[in-house]
Amino acid sequence: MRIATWNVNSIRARHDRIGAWLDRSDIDVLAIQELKCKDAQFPEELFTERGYEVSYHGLNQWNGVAIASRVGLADTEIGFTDIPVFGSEDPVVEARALSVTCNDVRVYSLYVPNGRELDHPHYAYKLDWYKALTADIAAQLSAEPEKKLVLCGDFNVAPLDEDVWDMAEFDGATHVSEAERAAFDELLGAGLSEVTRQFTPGPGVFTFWDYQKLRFPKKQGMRIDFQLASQALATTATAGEIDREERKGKGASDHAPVIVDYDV
DNA sequence: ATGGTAGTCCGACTA
Repeated sequence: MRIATWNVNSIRARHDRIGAWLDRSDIDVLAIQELKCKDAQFPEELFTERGYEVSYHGLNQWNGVAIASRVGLADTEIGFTDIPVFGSEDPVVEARALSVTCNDVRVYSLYVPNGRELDHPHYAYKLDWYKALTADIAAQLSAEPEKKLVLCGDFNVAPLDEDVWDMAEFDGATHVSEAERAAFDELLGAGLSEVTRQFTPGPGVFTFWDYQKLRFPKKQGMRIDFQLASQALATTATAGEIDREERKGKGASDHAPVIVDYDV
């Protein structure tokens, strides 16, 4: 089973590029983040015309997650247990988490909150979000240690110093703080292994390059998109790649697709 | 020259 995760930064703006990418990439399951559309605007035909089933969840022009599969798609769950709300006036559960079962693999599409600034309420929300996700996954894997499960997504954390182009540029910034890295590690402690790095070792290997300041041509990126697999699934991973070519040219997302082949 | 973008719904917000 060949699983990809991709923050597309608007599924409508990326419609034709996603279709062309699917046509050449032989993907069985695609976890998508940042749809930037509500459900009524979601282009189902982009997937169904290519033989994929698709589940999606979008509430407005922000966030939004989806999973497309050509190897079965069942038991869609929006969110996860005790997913935090955000907002002081009118707290809401944002469209950042979706999971489905594809064949016998439970697949998540996750768009972790950005955090914005270390002293911003969004940062505390980000850490809470990690904590609740960790509790949910730990409970599942504790109840069923051999469960095949993978968290795909934009985790908005650079776990290692080599996962940003220059740590000096990130002094006092989000994505590299001790608390965020600890939250990411605690999620792994629920019984998961990050499976993409072994096939795409750094330094200088990234999954995201900001549109601003010519970050892509200057090779100034961040590694923040991952696949975190339970042991029963992680041990079957045979290959992985970051499709950096897809970041090139006019109309690219600021994130590249991250692909792993599993022998299941 | 020390900046440089892009998406959404319409001047501002998000990243």
